[in-house]
Amino acid sequence: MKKTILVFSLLIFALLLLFQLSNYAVVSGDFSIQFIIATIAIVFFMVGVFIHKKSLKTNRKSSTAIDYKKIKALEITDREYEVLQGISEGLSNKEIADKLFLSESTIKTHVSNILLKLNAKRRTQAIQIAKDFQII
Amino acid sequence: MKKTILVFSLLIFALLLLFQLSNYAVVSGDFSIQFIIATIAIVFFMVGVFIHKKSLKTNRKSSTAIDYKKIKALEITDREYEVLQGISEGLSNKEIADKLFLSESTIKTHVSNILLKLNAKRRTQAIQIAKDFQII
DNA sequence: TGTATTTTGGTACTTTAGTATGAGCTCCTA
DNA sequence: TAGGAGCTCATACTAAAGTACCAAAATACA
Repeated sequence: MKKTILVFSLLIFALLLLFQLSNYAVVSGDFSIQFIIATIAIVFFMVGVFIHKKSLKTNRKSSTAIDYKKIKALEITDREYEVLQGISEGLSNKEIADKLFLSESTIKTHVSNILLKLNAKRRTQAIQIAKDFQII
Repeated sequence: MKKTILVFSLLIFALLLLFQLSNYAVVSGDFSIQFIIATIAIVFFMVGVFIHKKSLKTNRKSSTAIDYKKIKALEITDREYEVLQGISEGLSNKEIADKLFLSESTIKTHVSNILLKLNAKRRTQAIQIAKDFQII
């Protein structure tokens, strides 16, 4: 946010500078009016592109970031979340169990709880719901 | 592509128009030079934003667009692809069968073939691989 | 220190997923 | 017109996935 303010301050400053420059230029006749207009057009076109680029970057970050608040809101525990990640990686219960050094029974318990909390019937549906919620 | 050419043509035309307008304005003294500069700055700033938005849309499409060539390369048929979409939506074989007005047996056959072609052990893994390949 | 939550794991069971194999059908093409 | 590709469906089977219920540790927390 601070950067945005800085950028806009600089923009206004640049505009004011242009005013002065244009006054001088027109009076003295050093530059043609067309040249000034073209310069302004190009510069502000580039500024527009730049600003938009920046704003999109911020948005894109928030669109792919994991919504940890949502995870809490769904009452998904740390262990359950680890299991959910395993599911989304396409692992079987046995593979998740080996990865986390747990028994398959434990994973099954966790999976059942995850399905309840995500209101899913299957693990594949859980993947979809979790992606919609942006928690994976 | 045709649209891009059109937009740029219009831009050049607008610029030429501005040249004429500015000449007239300065000579006649109807508008202050500052007003003209400010107008140009704002207009071209917006044009910059707009153009960048458009270009990003095209890029974003290609980044999230479905890689149909890849589907062909993997020799995934039309029907199989429909089933794959069902899988990625978190549907069961029975649900996919009902959706496509087919028997569950048929879906199982398709799923087996999809798993072979994607080199996946499970449907959850198929989802991951298909997303990596950007075919869903 | 007692209580709540989380984590772990088991048994027994039902359901779904996936494999293997065979077969009939349509459409296209060499 | 014979063969290939794709689509459909069935049976029979094995392997996972998922449910229900229970219970013992471990951890957190007031």
